[in-house]
Amino acid sequence: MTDYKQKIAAAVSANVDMCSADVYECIEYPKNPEMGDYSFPCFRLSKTLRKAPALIAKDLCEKLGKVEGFSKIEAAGGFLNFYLDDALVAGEVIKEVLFKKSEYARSNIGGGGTVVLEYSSVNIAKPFHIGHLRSTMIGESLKRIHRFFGYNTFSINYLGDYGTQFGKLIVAINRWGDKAAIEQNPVPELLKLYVRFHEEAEKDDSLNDEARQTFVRLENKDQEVEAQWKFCVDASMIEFSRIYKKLGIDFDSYNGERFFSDYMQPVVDELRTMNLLETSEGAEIVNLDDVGLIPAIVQKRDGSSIYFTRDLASAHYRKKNYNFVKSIYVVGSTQALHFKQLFAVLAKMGRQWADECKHVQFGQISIVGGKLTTRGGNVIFLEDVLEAAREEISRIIEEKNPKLPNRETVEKQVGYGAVIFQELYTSREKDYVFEMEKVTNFQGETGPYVQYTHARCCSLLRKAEAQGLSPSGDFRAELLLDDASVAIVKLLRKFGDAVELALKSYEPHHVARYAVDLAKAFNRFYYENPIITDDRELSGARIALVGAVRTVLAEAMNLVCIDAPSEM
RNA sequence: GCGCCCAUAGCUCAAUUGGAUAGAGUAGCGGACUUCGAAUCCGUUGGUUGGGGGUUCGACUCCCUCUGGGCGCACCA
Repeated sequence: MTDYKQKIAAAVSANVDMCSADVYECIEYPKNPEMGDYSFPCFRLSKTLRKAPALIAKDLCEKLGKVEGFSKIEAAGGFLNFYLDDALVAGEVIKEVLFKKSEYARSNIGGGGTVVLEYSSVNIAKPFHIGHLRSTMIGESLKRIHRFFGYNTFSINYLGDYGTQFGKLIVAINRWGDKAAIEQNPVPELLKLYVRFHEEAEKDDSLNDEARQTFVRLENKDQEVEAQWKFCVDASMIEFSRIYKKLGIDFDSYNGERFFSDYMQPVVDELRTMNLLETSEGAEIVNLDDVGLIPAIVQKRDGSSIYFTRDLASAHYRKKNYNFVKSIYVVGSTQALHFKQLFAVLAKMGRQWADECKHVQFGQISIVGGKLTTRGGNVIFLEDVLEAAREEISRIIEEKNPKLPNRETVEKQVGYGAVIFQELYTSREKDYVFEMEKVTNFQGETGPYVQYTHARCCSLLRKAEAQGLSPSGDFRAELLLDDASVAIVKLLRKFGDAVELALKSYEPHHVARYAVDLAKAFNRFYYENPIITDDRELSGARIALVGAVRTVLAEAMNLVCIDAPSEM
């Protein structure tokens, strides 16, 4: 596809004292379409040229005259606005989408470099609740977005499968557990036992000692305890796998903390050799005063390990085994200090790749009753949310399209998609309060809206096909000059930019919003224009446009992890 | 006490990372189905971007300060 920015940069730089690359960087998209498709702000030039920006724009406009590919160039205040030749662009863009299909707008800026993404990271023996959805979906979407740009990806579910709480859990199983009940309903039963442990430990502190000893046995790979640990992991994973399947996600690795506990020692040894370790209040720490952080604990007073050390080990393991160009941690903002410390220690160890590590943080999720507390029982299970949305979709399908083929599949695609989409529709960092009504309301800016639009495109394409008409690059673009068509074409051109913005800011919501914008533009076009008409040429042009919209919508939906059913 | 994050229309959120008249959805009101899917579309009401200073051609965006909320401050993860 023609790079029109390049054309502008070349033309402008020939007339002012700026190199083409600098001009290229300055070019922006006016938000109001009446101001053209590209804009070059002249304010910066006013210092060197000692002229008013508006005057510079005016002079430049005259000097440029006509530039190929643009129908009009206009000076407006200090801006020089460029208007694309709509018919030319429509022909070019639609042909490109139809030809490249799901490859459209992709590029290879990643060059095959590996990006490691850690996300979801659920805790064994604890429920998968609504609070885990953000990490899970942001991580998965970022994975797909990186692939879009030619990165290789490696996704890790860094399971919370280690630590003193497993000592507590195993003690509770031994004392009060009912094996059959646990096998029947693993996570809720284990959670009950965990809660009970804390209640009983209030009265009897010796339970805590017993738990600590049990964890030490686990660290020492005591076979009996290890078997119980494994039982908890396996039972929990059955439940988690079911949920990941509903979300359409799988991971390249489920190596959790337990796995990396075997890799800690060499790192600790190296810290010691490098004289980076200090003893403070009985613990082994890395002092981080020089970077304005509190010390990082590497070894506890009692000599046992801590999660910081395991994270340190896992970072090394990942660099060594996957040789990443980027390592992304999708973890809540409550861990911000932890990751600052982690990256700071890596830097102190002379790891240049420390700045290839990135903490992608997000705000806290709470529910109406306040904070999410698994132990306190103030929790909403993710699966309940997914199913509630699916049931609501089922009700709507019953009402609108009861004869829908593959109905059960579609209910899942749309219901689960609604939950996923609303999570990825807003920026990461704000806290938010989860409400069930939000995910069972499907009007307006929602996943089902985008899916509905896609299904509508598919329906049109089926109807056209029945008349021997299918999207083809052989159409007359000058028939697509009505406002709605032009607006769609402009959006189709910007797809790559939207995804790239998401990549650079680690914000999938840019893609989700793009999908809604495109759907909105299409629905307006649909309302204003009969697509399949007696006029064969006109129909051909419009069907080409519909085909292009369908393709890009489907790809955008894929990037934000929702399915694109062809009927709903 | 120190540090990080957040504050935009009644509500939920955007704003091309410093650009032009701050935009959507939702709620309210008024319209559009004998025609390709009304889970749709069109119109309309709604703003001192928490307050105050500063930086500059230009600030929701950057700096300072105050207010209000969230989180974190070594042996839990």
